[in-house]
Amino acid sequence: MTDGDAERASTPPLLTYAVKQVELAVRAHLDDLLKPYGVTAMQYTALSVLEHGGEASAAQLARHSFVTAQSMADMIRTLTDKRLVRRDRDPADRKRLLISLTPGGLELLDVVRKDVEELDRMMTGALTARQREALRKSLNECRAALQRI
Amino acid sequence: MTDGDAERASTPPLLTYAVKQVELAVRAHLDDLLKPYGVTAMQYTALSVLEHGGEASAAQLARHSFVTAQSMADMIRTLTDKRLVRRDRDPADRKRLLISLTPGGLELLDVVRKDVEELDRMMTGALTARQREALRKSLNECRAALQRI
DNA sequence: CCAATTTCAGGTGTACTGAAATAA
DNA sequence: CTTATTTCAGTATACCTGAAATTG
Repeated sequence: MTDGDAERASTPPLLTYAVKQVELAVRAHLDDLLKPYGVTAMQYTALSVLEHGGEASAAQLARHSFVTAQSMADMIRTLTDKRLVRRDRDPADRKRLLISLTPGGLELLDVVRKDVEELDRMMTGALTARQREALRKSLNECRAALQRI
Repeated sequence: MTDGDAERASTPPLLTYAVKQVELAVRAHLDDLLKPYGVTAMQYTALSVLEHGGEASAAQLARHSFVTAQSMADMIRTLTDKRLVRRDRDPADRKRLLISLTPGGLELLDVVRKDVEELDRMMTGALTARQREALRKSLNECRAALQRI
């Protein structure tokens, strides 16, 4: 740890850059936190999406996460092997497989919830409640704007 | 695109989650934008870190990006093969290899700068200048807080 | 001898393209 | 016939652990 780390900040750093920097840090802490449970940050994110959005096809999840259907299928396969989600044929459209959380998936989310919330508090510790709300709102705006492109 | 995508928003989504969602969207757009130049969003991020922070050892870069030295070495290898960065022995500490941008790396950053700035503008189009500044400041606070843990 | 940096070996996870099968 | 969804095959990249070599 003999760093000098001279930030020379020439051009004003972009917000896309700032978002990436925070996400790098979040991912690392989240991976550490989740390691005992055998899931990665990305897998946890996929489970969280299912928790917030309810059951969905792999193709829907792929669009929601801005990845190809094949990439999402890989992840669903992993989560299915871990018995954290299950896939059921959609009776209304029999080519679709609806993904949903298993009791095991719900339980994992419940167990790690406290730790993830703690990480959230640590990350935003220097912000006021008002600033946190503004941050959440702005991030949601950014997300929506990128979805529209 | 026959989505319903019913957001049932049960628990208040965490800020770590919101950051991840924005980053997923940014990465996808950035990958599209960078594809013609043969670099991924992660590789572009590494180049941006070098642009902002100047030359550094792989170990320093690894700490800065919250990954292991081995992971960073992989990325540096890729960027070196593409002639976007080069490694020079540190005369003051001959076990260290200082990484720096090559003219090619600088040129790539120059060429894509306009497109990345355009993506930034699209992302934050719904925000006022004041909100953009608050967002940048809050994200930097979050980043610093996570670095301290 | 100890600490920091780099490198080597081996493994898993993430994501892509292209192509094919199935169903609406 | 066209489109959406899923699956199969192959590939590149990103990230990890563990161990060894070099230098300070």
